[in-house]
Amino acid sequence: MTNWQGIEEAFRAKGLRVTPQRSLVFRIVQKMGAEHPSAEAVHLWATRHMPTLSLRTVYAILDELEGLNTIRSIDLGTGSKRFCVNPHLHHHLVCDRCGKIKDVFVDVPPVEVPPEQRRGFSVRQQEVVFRGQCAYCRS
Amino acid sequence: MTNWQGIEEAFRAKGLRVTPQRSLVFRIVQKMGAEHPSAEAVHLWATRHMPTLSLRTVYAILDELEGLNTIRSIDLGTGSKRFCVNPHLHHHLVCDRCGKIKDVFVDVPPVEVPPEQRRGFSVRQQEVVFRGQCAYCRS
DNA sequence: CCTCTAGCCAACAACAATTGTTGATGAAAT
DNA sequence: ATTTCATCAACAATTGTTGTTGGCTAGAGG
Repeated sequence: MTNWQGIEEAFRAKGLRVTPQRSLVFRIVQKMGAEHPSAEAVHLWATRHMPTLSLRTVYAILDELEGLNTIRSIDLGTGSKRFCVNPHLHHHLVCDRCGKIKDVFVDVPPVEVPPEQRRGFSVRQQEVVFRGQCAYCRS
Repeated sequence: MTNWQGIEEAFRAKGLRVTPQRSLVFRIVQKMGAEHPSAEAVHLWATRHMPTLSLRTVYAILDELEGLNTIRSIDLGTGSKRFCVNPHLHHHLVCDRCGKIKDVFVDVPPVEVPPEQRRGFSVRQQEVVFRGQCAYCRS
């Protein structure tokens, strides 16, 4: 569900109206997807086109989009929620210095957690966080 | 450095005095290690023995212990810093519902991130977060 | 023993990210 | 046309954490 027509229907299916704000936030998030914007970052860009758009509304719309499984929010310890345009499972590169995040699409062989370590946990998914430094921070 | 004698010396080596507060916080963290307490959780227990111990001081001592490489703080998206008694690399099970965390010591085969996805990042380490539900939350 | 200093305390304030609230305005759907 | 939903501005509140200040206390070094 990465195109606007699909989203329009998804909104309506949930009883949500299709508004300029929703349209704008959706498109901005799609465009910024690769850098995993925070809500603030989305708002910053969005207000260039719609200066009256409130941060509060951006938060609300991002929540809605998450509810529609259009985006996914993650917390990788950078201090704020970050948004992924790809709701499917993938992995992340995190820069220890500047907090930059990049998606990584690699096959990670499923790791079996032995029962004596699982202690009753049921594992649903497994994410890998690769930590290191980005090109910029290394120079 | 998991015993008190070692820590005493480490404190002194950094010019930090050995105080009852430091001793208490250290011992509590060691004891609670398996459940990866937050600062608040440590404080809650610590005040049972030393009711005047301030949360502010707990934060300070935890920072110091992290500086001594005795503990490690991690952020796994549960809303607060959590502390590991094991400063070495390991992995984590996180309960999606209650935020419970368990250490996992398994060998994870190193995953190669192909250069076109690395984009200049240098990968230092790779941690796996296993997400799911704990035994308690499933029942 | 005395002094100096670090550590701790309480009591604040500030912070950042996020969520809740309210009442008014405007636009969509029926 | 009417009802309902969305949004807005302007706030307040929350949570986890850190900074500040001034005063008290205890330990280390002489």
